Amino acid sequence: MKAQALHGHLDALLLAVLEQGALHGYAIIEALRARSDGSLDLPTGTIYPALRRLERAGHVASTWSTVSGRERRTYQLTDSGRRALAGERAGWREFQLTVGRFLDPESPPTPS
Amino acid sequence: MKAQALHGHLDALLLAVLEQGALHGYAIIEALRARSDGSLDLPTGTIYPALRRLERAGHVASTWSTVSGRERRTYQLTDSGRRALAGERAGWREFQLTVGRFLDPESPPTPS
DNA sequence: CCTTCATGCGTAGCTACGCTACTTGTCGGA
DNA sequence: TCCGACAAGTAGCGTAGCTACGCATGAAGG
Repeated sequence: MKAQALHGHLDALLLAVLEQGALHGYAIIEALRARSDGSLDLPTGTIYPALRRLERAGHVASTWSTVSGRERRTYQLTDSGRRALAGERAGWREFQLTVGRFLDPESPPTPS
Repeated sequence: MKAQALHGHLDALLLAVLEQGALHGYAIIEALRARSDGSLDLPTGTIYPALRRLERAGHVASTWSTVSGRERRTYQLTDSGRRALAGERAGWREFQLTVGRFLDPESPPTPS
């Protein structure tokens, strides 16, 4: 799908992925791809700046580690991030309902 | 709701509104507000450029008229626009499913 | 040995697009 | 007379995702 349609919802996706456990950037990209059956194949130039943004906002915290000679920056959700995720979920529901009122096929009141 | 979250879906909303009949810009804004119960209160600086964009793309056509001394530019959906709307609807469904897989609460498999 | 690919991080610059703030103009009502 | 609803529009801004890079390590294959 057109990834640019994510606009405004990427942060929520990242928080949702990290909700299930801390991951490093590259693994986050793979997790998004896996959990979306390949629909979301986001480039590093999208993910890394977004993670920095979330860290600046205090929603995630990062720690460096070295795994077999490679540097990894592992991100984990903070309490603030968990609250933000709850808000994003609520926002998503509202967004979904509002846009759906225009784009979803209307359920026929008299099906038979 | 935060209107900037519309990013990428505004065109679809406009096409959906015009699907039910031709309207002029100002009336489109009111239709969006009405059909969304006030959630979508979009400024003219958002709507008018978007309509021009859709017209350049051939998805809508406009005609001027004067109603009680006021100039109106009425937009109507073209065939191309109808096709585009169908595509937007399909895209919306996919987007909804994909993002929902991360943000919607998972239906518990064993409720009891 | 050397090249290639997957892993892993990152930035610079571009572009799309919605928003803010503004202008212009008519009409009706206080 | 002046203000607010109606009606259209633009200029400039900011956000944020994308493209296209660069750098480095380790494993695999010729």
